[in-house]
Amino acid sequence: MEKPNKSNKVSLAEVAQAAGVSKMTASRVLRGSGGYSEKTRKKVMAQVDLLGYLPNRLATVFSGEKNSTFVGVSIPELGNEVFTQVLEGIDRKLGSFGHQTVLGLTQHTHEEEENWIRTVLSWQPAGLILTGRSHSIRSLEMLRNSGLPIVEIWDLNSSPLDVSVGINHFDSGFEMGRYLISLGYRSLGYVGTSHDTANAATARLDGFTKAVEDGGGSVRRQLCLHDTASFYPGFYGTEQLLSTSQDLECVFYQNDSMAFGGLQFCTARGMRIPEDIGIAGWGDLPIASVLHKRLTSIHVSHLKLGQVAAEKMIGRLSGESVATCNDIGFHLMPGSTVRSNIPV
Amino acid sequence: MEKPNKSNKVSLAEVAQAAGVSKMTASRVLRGSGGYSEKTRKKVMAQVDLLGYLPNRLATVFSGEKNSTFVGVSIPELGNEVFTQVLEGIDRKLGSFGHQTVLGLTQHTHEEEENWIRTVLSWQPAGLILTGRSHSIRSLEMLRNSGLPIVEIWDLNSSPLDVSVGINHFDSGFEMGRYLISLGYRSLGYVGTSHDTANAATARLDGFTKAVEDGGGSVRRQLCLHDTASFYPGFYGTEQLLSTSQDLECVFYQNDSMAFGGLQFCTARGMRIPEDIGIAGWGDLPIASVLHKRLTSIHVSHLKLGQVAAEKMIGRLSGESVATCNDIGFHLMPGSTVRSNIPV
DNA sequence: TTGAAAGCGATACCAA
DNA sequence: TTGGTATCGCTTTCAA
Repeated sequence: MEKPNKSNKVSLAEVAQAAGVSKMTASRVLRGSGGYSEKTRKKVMAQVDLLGYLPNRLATVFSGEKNSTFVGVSIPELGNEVFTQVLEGIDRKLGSFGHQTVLGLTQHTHEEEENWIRTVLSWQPAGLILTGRSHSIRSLEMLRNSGLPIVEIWDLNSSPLDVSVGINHFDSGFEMGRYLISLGYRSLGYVGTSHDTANAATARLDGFTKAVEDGGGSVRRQLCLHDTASFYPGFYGTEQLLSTSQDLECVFYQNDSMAFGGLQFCTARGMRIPEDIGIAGWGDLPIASVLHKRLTSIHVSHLKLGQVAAEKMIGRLSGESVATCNDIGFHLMPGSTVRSNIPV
Repeated sequence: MEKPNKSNKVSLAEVAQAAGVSKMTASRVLRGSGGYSEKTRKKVMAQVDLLGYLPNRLATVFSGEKNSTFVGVSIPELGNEVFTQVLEGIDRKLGSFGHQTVLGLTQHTHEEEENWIRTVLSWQPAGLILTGRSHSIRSLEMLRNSGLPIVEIWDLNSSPLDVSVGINHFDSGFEMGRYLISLGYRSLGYVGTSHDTANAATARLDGFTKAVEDGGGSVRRQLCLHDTASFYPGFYGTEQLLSTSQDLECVFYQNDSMAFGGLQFCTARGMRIPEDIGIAGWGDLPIASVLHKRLTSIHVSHLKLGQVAAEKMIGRLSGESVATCNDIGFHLMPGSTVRSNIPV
């Protein structure tokens, strides 16, 4: 006789007993795997409804040598809108395929990422989506040993652990640098945040600096320590930058939110945009859609990036062959917060 | 003899065998539960490092009749910054107590929430944190039967399923309404988004309307269908509202992001703030920190709300007695986007 | 301090 | 179309 277990949860065995069939038959009905009569199906389903049975998927995964439907998703922070958009794209897409997101906020540190990876792996996830291409030695070891599908997103990686989805951040910074140089700017500034790990923003800055220096200009950097890349750091980062460098002609920001903060600072100080100073952002974030002047920026579809990352994960899980390197692309939005031609 | 299992994962049995002890001894060492010699501990740990053993927590939970360290967290959407702040507060706090967030984006619908609840419950979570106090009948049934700690957040619920953390949204809207009435405004507008479920924004609007009507004024509403409460809906919602009602003196928005969108629209049309029209937001979001004029708004600490929600969950899990109803509070930020006194 | 055996809830496999 | 039995990795219980 099947006995109720210690917890108050209804088990498959109880459903089966109540329906007068074996566990196996009940299991087959619940999975719709066939091999049972319509009469049996009805008996079982009636008891499922009656007892309010909810399957214990832990047991399923455990029994089957399979992995779960969880996908671990690591994101640096939620205060930076680019990442919330990516996450939304990932979770919606994963959800539509019956997968669940287990979130990990790494705060841009290898240490947090490593701890999170260790924990999430212990739950036998189906796969992992990680923001960034840089991981600690021990993380890499765990990831390789896991044998799981790993999608690294954000900064395109030509030789990823498994699959990479993103854009080339260096190139996007380079393109912005070249564009500003082409407009005659030579004395440039950069405002961003500063983190422990080499990240995509750093790659953008490197690309930007390269293009500017190639064009005979220079970049003065202002990195705000340990802050989220949002409006206020853009505001006070600009204040700090301009207090030490009065002669800057144009400032490039880590993202549009920071650029907006900078724009507000400059406006508050009575500077005209772009006559007195140029402003360029990155990401083409929602705020750009309501500004009076079109913000000069780099357009990236963050939501799509997340969706593609999730699709590649699903592809890997279904055993399809998946491209190693998936470039989402970007393009420059000229805008009107920088001057439109070389001054005479 | 312990044999390697079919998967490539290293099991506790293999570690034990390699160390020349029993599974139980290895298990005790790994849990640090005592009852073993230092020599044994070293032998076991040496093999753990050597083999790269990662515990299978599924098996732990499964064996122990316990629940996992997962906490299911449902949030309507990530496009609305108030929710990303709440989520960040929750995840950081949960993480610091060794719990993991399983994310659910419900898109403000009962149906999505119900499906997500069903799935997440099948993973034997430790508890659930749900945004909103309104759930489908079947959701309520599942939640009650689960016997799990449930923290309902956002809209304070005097008789929650289990624990409620949030603020009284009706009151916050009411306070804003009364404030604007006190400044002499009578012809008011509201711009927000529209969703299937009765939600907190609706409660704010109700409170606002009540206060305004009590004060002899009226509210003209503009609800944008199925849009995220961000900048652009604020912009075009204002356009729509003003196209049908030219005589409005002041507009209250669902949140600060939408208010900023509205502010941009009005400015673009050459209207002066607050001389020609007043603007009031809600939430005191990061963007308010960089605006030239202080935005009239309702301050709520969303991050703290999330942290408190997570703390209450931890409290429930540790068996502490937890207050049923936890009011985070709010306060009105006067700002300068509405006029400062009654016109003569 | 250590170990052997039972059992958690589901599924795979084989037998009826 | 059904059902019995072994099994997954770990912990609990009881014995040595």
